[in-house]
Amino acid sequence: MAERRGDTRERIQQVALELFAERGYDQTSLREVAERLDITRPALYYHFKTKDAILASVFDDLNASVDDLLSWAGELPRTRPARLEILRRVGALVLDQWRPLMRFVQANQAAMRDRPIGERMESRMTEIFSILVDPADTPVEQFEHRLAIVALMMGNVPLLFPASTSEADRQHIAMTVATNLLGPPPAE
Amino acid sequence: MAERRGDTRERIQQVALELFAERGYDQTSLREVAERLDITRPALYYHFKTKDAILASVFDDLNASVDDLLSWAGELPRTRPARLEILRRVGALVLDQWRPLMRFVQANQAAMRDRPIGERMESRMTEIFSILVDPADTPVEQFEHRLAIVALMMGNVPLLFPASTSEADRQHIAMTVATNLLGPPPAE
DNA sequence: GTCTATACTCGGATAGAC
DNA sequence: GTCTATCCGAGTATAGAC
Repeated sequence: MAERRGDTRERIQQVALELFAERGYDQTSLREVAERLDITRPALYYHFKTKDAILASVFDDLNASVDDLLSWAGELPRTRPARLEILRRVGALVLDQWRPLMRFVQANQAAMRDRPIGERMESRMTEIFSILVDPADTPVEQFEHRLAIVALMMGNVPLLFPASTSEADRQHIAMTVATNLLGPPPAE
Repeated sequence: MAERRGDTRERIQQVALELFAERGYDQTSLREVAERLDITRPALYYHFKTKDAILASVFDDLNASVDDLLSWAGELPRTRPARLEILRRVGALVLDQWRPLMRFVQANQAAMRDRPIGERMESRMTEIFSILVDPADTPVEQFEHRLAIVALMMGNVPLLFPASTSEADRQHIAMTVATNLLGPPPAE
C-alpha cells in the first residue's frame, strides 16, 4: 500500500493535513507523518525545509483561491446584492471546497498566530471584511456583517447544531444565518 | 522582585495563564514559566503533577462560575425574558470576569481538544445550549441562538471590529448582536 | 514542605553518506 | 531522493538536600 514514488511531496502534504486536522498542528509529530508514509523523518526534510513549510504549502492553493475571490470581489460595486453574492462565494470556499482546511484554521488559531501563515490569513480576512463592511454603517451593523463570515465557519462545527444534523443541512443553515446577518433587504 | 513564598502555587497559575494566552499552550514551555518566576523547573512539578494539571487548575474557578450559572439558569422558565437574562450573565462571564481565559479557549481549541479540560468545556457548552435553545424552534433559529454565545466570545476578537474600537464598546456591541440573534420579541 | 541535580524520552532540525 | 547519525531543547520523572 506504499507505492508510486515521485509524488512523495504531495503525499506528505495530504497525510500531514490529515494529521494536523485530526490532532492539531502542535500535537502532530513529524515522526507520525513519516511513519504513516513509510519513510524516515529526514526524508521529509528533503521535501520541506521545516514543519512550518509543510503547513504553509498546504495553504498555497487556498491562498490562491482567496486571492482570486478578492480580486473579483474588489471590482464589484459596494451594493447589497453584490455583498450577498460575495458571501455566497465565501461560503462555497469555507463550507465546501476548503472545508477541511477551514476546520483546521478554526481550531488551530494559536498555532498559526505568530507564524507567517497566520499573518497571511489575517490580512486576507481583513480584506474580505473591508469589502463586506460599509464604514457608514453603525458599529453594530459592521460587527454583524463580519460575524456573517464567522457564521459560515461555524457551519463546520457540529456542536452548534441539533444532534445529527447532516453536513448538507449545516451548510445550508449556516449560509442562511450568514445572509440574515448581512441585514434585511432595504425595505424601499 | 521575587518574594512572598507561600503563594507560589498561585503565582504559577497566574504566570502560566499569561504565557499560555500570549503564545499559545503548546508553544509555552515550562522552562519559560519557571524562569519568569525565578524558580527551577522541577519546583513547578512539586506544585503541579503535569503541565496539563496547571492548565486544568487555571480553569477551576471558571468551571465553578459556569456551574453556578448553569444551576441557576436550569431553574428558570424557558421563556424569552429568561433567556435574555441568561445571555446577559453569560456575557458577563465571557466578556468581563473570565475574558482572558475565554480568549485562551477561543484560540487554543486544538490544544484543549483531547484533553480532560476540553471535554469539560464542551459538555458545559452543550448544557448552555440546551437551556438557550428550544427544540421546537426551526433549525435556523436554533443555530442563531447558539451563535449568540459565539457572538459573545467574538467580542474579545478585535479583528472583528472597526479599528481602535475600545474594549468597552466591543463588549456592548457583542452583547447587542447576541441579543439580536436570540430573535425579535414575539410581536403579539 | 520546598526545592536542586540529574537523567530519560521525544520532537524538530542538520550534516553527510549512499 | 532517501538514509544514518547526531544535536538541541522540551516535557517528565525521581532521588535527595534543606
